[in-house]
Amino acid sequence: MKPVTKTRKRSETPRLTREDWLDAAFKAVVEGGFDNVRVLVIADALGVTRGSFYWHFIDHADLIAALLARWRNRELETDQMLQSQSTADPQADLVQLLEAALAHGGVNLENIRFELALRGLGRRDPAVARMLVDVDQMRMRLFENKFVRLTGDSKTATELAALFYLAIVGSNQALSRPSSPPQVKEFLKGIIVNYLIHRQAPTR
Amino acid sequence: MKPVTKTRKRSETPRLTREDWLDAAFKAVVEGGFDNVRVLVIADALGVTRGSFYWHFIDHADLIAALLARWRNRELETDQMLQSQSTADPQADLVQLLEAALAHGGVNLENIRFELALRGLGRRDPAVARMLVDVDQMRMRLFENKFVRLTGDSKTATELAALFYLAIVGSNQALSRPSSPPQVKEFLKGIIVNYLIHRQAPTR
DNA sequence: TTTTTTCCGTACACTTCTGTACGGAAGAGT
DNA sequence: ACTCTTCCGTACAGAAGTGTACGGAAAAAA
Repeated sequence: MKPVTKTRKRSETPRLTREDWLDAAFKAVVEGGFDNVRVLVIADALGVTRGSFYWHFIDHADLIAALLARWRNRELETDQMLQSQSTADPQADLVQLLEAALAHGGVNLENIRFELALRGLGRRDPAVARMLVDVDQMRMRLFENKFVRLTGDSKTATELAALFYLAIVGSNQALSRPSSPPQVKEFLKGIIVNYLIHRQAPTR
Repeated sequence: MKPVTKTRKRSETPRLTREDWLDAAFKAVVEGGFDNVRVLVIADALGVTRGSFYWHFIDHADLIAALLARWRNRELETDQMLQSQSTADPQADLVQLLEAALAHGGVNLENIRFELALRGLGRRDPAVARMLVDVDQMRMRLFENKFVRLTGDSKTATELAALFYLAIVGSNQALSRPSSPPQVKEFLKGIIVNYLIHRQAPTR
C-alpha cells in the first residue's frame, strides 16, 4: 500500500494532448458507438485517470462536439481533395471515386464504422442529422458531376448518382461486420463498374 | 404529501402483459436506440413501476432477447407472405415489392428506425449480426427471384437485386430523418421503376 | 366468501457513470 | 535553484441504472 516505486520514466508518461483524447474517443466510437464514449473507459485505454480529461475538456459534451467538428472538417478536406482530382476521363474518375469509397482497408473500415455510429447519433440529435445531410449531398454531387460528364443528361446523372451512392451507404450498413469482409464490397464495385462499361444510352 | 385519492379505477389500471412491455420497448428503441431501452423509462411510459417489469421478465437481457425474437418471427412471416404473392407478371411483382419496401407510412417508419437501431446493435453483438445477415439474404433473394424471371440471367439478377436492395437500405439510413420526408423515397422508387421500364438487355 | 394466484408498489443494496475540488509531480522558463 | 505553468491523481458528492426482497391489492378460482 505504499506509493511504491513509481518507476514510470518520462517515456512512459507522455503527456497527453487534446488530440490524443480525440483519437481515443474515435476508437471508442468505432468499437461501441457514441454511447461507448465514457470518460473512464477512454481514460483507462489511455492509461490515465479522468483527471486528465477534465483538464483538456470542460465536460463530456465538449468531447463529443470536438469529435464531430473534427470529423466534419476532415470530410470537407477530402471533398475538396476529390474535387480537385478531376481529369479528362470522367469514367476513370468515377472508378477512382468508387475505389476510394469502397476501399476496405483498416483505416477506411474505422471510418465507416464511425460514420455508421454517427448516423445513429443523428437519429437523436437534429444538429448531427443536418450535418449528415450536408455531407451526403456533398458526396452525391461528387458522383453527379462525373455522371453528368459521362451521360450528358442532368436528370439521369442525378438518378444514377443517388442510386449508386445509396447503394454504397447500404453496403456500409449491411456489410460492415468484420465477419463478412471485402468480398461483398468487391461485388458491389463489380456491379457498378460493370454497369459503367456495358451500360446503354437511356431510351429517352 | 399524502397518498391522496388513489382514484384509479380498474379501467385506469389495465394489468399489463408481456406483450405490452415489448411494445413499449419497441417504441423506446425506435426513439433512441437499444441503449434507450431502460427499465425505468419504459415503466414510466407504461405508468407502472419497475416491479411490474421483473414480474414479466427475469432481467434486462430477457427483454432484449424477447424483442429480437419477436422481430425475427415477424420478418419470417412477412417473407413468406411476400413469397406467396407471386403472380404471372414479375415486373408488377417487383413494383409491388418496392411499394412495400419503400412505403413511408407511420408504421413502416417505426419499423425502419427499429431496424436501423438493430443494425447498430449488430455491430456489437455477433448473434444479432448473424440474424441480420440472414434477413438481408432472405430479402435479397426475394428481389433476385423477380429479377431472374425478368431478365433470364441469373448473374445479372443477383447483381441487380444487390444493387437495388442495398440502395433501399442506404435510403433508410440516409433518409430516415423526419425532416426529409417521403420525397427521396419516391425519388428512389422512381429511379428503380424507371430503370425497369427503360432498361436495355445487357450486352453480354 | 374464502382462498389462491396474479400482478404491481416500495424499499434497499449495488454498480457505473459524471462533475468538482484540491493537491502534487514534472517540465519549462527565469 | 526557484518559480510558474501544465498536466494528472485522488477523493468526494451526486445522479441514474439494475436487480432483489417483501408486502399488498385486486382479480380469479374454490
